Amino acid sequence: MDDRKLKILAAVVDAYVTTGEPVGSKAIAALPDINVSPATIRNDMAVLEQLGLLEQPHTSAGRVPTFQGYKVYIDKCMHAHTIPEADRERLDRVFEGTEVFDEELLIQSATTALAEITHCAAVAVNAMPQFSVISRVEVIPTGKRLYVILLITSAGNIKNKACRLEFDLNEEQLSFFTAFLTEHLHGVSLTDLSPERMEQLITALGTYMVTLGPLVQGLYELSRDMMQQELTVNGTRNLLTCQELDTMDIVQFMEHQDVIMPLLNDTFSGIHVMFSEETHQTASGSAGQTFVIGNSSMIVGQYHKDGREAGRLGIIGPMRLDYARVIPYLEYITQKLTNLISENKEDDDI
Amino acid sequence: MDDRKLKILAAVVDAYVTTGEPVGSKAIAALPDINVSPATIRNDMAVLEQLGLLEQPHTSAGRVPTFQGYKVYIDKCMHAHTIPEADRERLDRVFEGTEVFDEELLIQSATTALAEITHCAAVAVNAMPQFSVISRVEVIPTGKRLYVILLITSAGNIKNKACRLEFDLNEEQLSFFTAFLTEHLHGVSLTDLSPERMEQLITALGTYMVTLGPLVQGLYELSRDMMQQELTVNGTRNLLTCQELDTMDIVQFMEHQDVIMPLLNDTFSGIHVMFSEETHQTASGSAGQTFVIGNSSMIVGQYHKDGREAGRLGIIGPMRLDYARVIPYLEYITQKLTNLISENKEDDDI
DNA sequence: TATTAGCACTCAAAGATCAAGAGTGCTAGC
DNA sequence: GCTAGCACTCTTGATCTTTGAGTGCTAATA
Repeated sequence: MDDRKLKILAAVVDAYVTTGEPVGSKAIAALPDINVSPATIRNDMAVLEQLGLLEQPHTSAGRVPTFQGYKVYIDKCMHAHTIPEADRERLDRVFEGTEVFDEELLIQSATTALAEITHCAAVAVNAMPQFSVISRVEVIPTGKRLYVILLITSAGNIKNKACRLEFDLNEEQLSFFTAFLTEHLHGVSLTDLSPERMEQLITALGTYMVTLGPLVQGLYELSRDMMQQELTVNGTRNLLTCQELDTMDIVQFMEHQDVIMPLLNDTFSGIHVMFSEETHQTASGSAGQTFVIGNSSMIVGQYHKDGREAGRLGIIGPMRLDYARVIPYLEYITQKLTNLISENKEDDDI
Repeated sequence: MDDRKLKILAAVVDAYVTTGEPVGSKAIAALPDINVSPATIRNDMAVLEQLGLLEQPHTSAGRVPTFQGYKVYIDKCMHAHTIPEADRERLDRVFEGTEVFDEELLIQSATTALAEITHCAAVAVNAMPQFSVISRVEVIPTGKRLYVILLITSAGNIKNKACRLEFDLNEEQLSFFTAFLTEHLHGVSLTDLSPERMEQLITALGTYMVTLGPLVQGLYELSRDMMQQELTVNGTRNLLTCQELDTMDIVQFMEHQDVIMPLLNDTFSGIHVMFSEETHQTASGSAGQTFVIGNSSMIVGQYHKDGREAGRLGIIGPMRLDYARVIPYLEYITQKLTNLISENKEDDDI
């Protein structure tokens, strides 16, 4: 791959990204650091088209990058912009006034800011909470045969669930059960709470089996619930202003945001760009997976807590996206998140 | 208002609702139970237009109902359809397998079904929980200086909130505080938890004031949180298939669903239809309020628990909506919800 | 007096035609 | 290996015409 051809590819992408129009040889020849004639550029562009990096909407139009074109551009010839001072200051203020232990709020702030500043949708998932262990279980009576199970993990996650029993429990039964749960579940990892384990637990209840069974079942459901990764999405409406995205697709996505989970959870590290046009091999299986919004792309990065991946942050936008502008924002904010939550941890350990 | 004119109005609405095209005099004259000539119908339609019930998109087009036209139609000359057997059976199965005490899930099921069957968006709010009183408050330590406040109301609502303190509490302080809260707050209505009352509470803490103040503050925020009505919205994407609704409006609504709260909370009882074109006087003030989605309408009904309004269910669709078909569904499902949750209560009282 | 047939008029929607302009591929020359 | 020139293609937008549905009005009719 010629050096000049890469330069031309970069020029096409840059021009197309800003104008939205197919870009012709003349426009590129006019650029200051291109010193060849339109005809030469036309020849090179024909080659780039052969390689599948560019394409023509129709015979007498300029060229448009394909998703492979964008890939090569991002890998080989993109010049990342530096973040303007004003934006940097703004991003520095995003987490002000937010309690560092409130991860949900941090993520909300981060995605909102990212969405506003990039004019795209911003998404986030926390990492699979596979290292969480149960730190506390409470059963609290709240009404006729109605009980609340409260589950707290070492990571500070809290969830509750109401549960109706066949009979009311007396004081003794309740304290027995609470002690029983603490004994058997304290320090146990959420991932270890298999249905089999719950069965064992129920049989271990002995005579209380029938009475308390539903509570154990409820507890199991609660633990499943806690293992769900939390998906945060913000600014989807920004996508509507892109004409190249289909409104129906966007709304479909709004109603079923979960579909991007497998893509977000794909195995990779560092900044990663994926396109709706390409078929992804998910880590979990060989089955291909395609994102619902046609002509879109997603840029994903990780944030860490004390060196361990704590979650991922992503930007969803049109394929025709100013990657050179947008990627630095994502890098900056993931780094900031990492610093924030990791620093906090150290602070705690003192 | 002539009897025949009402008949013609009904015919225009019915035809327009199904075809989506402005309806002309000839089409109406062709209907079996209309026995006058097109010319006569034209004269009547001119009168209906004068009354503001019909309008012409342009001079040489048929007539289209105005929102006043729909209002009169619904009040005076609509023939409500009967629900087809298949749909009735389907609605009867909607709540199967759902715990009756899980109101959130019931509402989810109801709105989802309603949205699917009407091809509109379905919304729900619970009634203001102004009669809820605090039945239980717990403070649970979950980590370094980190505490969870758990609040449970008589209505069975449960919420928790994490709270970070300056210092750690010892056993004694914790049990003191729990006892203190139970003493001062058990049986207290959420609406009575004014900031002033919280102030009193904090001063009553005496020497603990500084240490425990943040927890009281957290509790207050939690109570505010609980008084929020829960809004449920489902099937908004159905609205996108209506060309007469603006996509931007719909997405705006998706991102800020709260805007319909005041409309849903408007004072009325029974089935009520409102149009985005009319300006509503909200109960709370004289200020007018207009719904964001242009050319839309909302049909709202109530469901009850033991004779007291427990919440509202609504359908949002285009103004051009088959009211005769859709309203019976809303009536049926609110009735069903009422029976379900009220019956459950009786069952409890046995 | 209420209804109806007839007729001229209006207007949106859908095609048809045309010119302009941008961009290409190809060829021949530098 | 690069470039100027040229014929060719194809979209875009404007203009014009036709078509047809529907109306309002007037005069005739029951």
